[in-house]
Amino acid sequence: MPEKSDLPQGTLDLLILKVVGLGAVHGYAIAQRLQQVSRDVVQVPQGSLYPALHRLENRGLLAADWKETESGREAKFYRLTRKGRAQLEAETASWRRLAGAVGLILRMSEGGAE
Amino acid sequence: MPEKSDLPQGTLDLLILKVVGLGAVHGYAIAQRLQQVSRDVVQVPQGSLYPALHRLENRGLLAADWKETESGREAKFYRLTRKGRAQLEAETASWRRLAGAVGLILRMSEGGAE
DNA sequence: GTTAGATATGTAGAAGAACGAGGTATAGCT
DNA sequence: AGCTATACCTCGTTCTTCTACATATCTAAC
Repeated sequence: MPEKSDLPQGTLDLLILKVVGLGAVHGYAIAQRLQQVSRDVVQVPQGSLYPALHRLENRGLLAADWKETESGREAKFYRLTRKGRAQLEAETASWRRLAGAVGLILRMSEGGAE
Repeated sequence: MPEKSDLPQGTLDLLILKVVGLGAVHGYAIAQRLQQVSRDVVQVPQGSLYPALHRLENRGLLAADWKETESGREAKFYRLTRKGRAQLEAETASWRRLAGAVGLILRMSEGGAE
């Protein structure tokens, strides 16, 4: 049973942008996809998901249209705006830079500073 | 000029625990060390640093004594408690799990779901 | 001698994110 | 009729982080 890992602040936005960047999807599917791909490491509660989507939409990074799902239900499909795609690239680079730095620090040993 | 990367929530605690785990240090030196090792990617403002240290001390993860610096000034030297060392290990594992998952997601491509 | 910068610590207030708990509604299965 | 999965949403709490401010000492330049 994998323990749930709370996402650090800001990371959720990046992951959402990434998934939406692969093709229009609705919110519920985004959460499912993140959970699948991460093998249950990333689990997005709805109380985090929907506020994040509205946030990104308000910032002009996502746009949405109501469409029908394959199963016949109405759902709000999100897609990246041009601004959103730029933001995705910036945040991806930023994440890699940061993750690299944290990795460096975690690999530090007593003699590592000099 | 490397752009400042705000640390995601929770990460600062991990990095502080890591540095303190290498040997007793005072707060100001922790920030310097993080900046050096990360090549300026991680920059810790004092308004984040000291509250974090007090938080960790209150949670029983760090303990502190006033001592003299090499340069002759009084400073508060922190060290890991047993609880703090356990926490460091747990958070390190948690970070690796999370960073791995985010990496997986960021490497996703259109066909990556099946 | 005094001004500036680095060292070293701290607080206050605001902004923002994440989460749990709650609510609505439809579709399909038994 | 009841249960589960799908699909959307909001409210209030909690926690972290950051900007700005405030203090004090030591060293070096001028």
